Amino acid sequence: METFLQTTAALNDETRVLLLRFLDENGECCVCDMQNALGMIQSRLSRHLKILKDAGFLRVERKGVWAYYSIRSPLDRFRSEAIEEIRHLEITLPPLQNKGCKV
Amino acid sequence: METFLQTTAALNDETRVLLLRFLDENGECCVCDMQNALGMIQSRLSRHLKILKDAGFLRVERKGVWAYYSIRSPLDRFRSEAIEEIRHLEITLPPLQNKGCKV
DNA sequence: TAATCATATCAAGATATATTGATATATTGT
DNA sequence: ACAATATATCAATATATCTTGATATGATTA
Repeated sequence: METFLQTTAALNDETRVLLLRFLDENGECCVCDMQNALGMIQSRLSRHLKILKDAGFLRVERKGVWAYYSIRSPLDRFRSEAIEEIRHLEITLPPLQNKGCKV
Repeated sequence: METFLQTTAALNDETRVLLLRFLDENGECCVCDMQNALGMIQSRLSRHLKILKDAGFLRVERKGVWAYYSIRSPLDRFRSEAIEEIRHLEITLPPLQNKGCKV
């Protein structure tokens, strides 16, 4: 039950749905890439990425200073169905600009 | 987006997960059946049933004074996947006792 | 080692959601 | 019409979640 609620809680936020859609579209991104593209302040992003990671949606790979987030693979059935559902939402994604930071 | 968030919000509550599981197991029930079986006060039940109905999970049929709730059918892919996921959670369901009320 | 940059975490305030008891509505039986 | 029953809604309080700005951590570079 706890795991299920953690999963649905993670999905139940517009910011996080946008993040999932963005990573689904663009693949692996570091936090500052998303800061640039989505115009979010860093603490907010960091918080939501952690929630998505803890809920089993994302994996993180640290390379030096950078934290690269991507959608975990494979995902179990319910989570991948959620991603699929999000893929069909009408969301206008800002373009991923400069891979490489200096926010 | 709104619809998706309404769906995930509906799923993101232990009481409502229990209600979905209960209706999945027992089929159509009236509110007082659930009051009896689940030991919940009426206003609480009514509130959560409304949320589940508005989120597209339940249908209601009124017969006289009674409101019979059941899981909507057919459900779209994401919602039925959610029901399926809930079906596999370890939830101990109290037995449905007397069909017919007088709480 | 000091400065800088990327990321994470914390604290405070704002907003949303859940619970309960009280009240409202609507149907049935007398 | 009245009383009783089933359900829905409201108001108040409690709890959780989100946002922001500030601070902490930890890696890289000068």
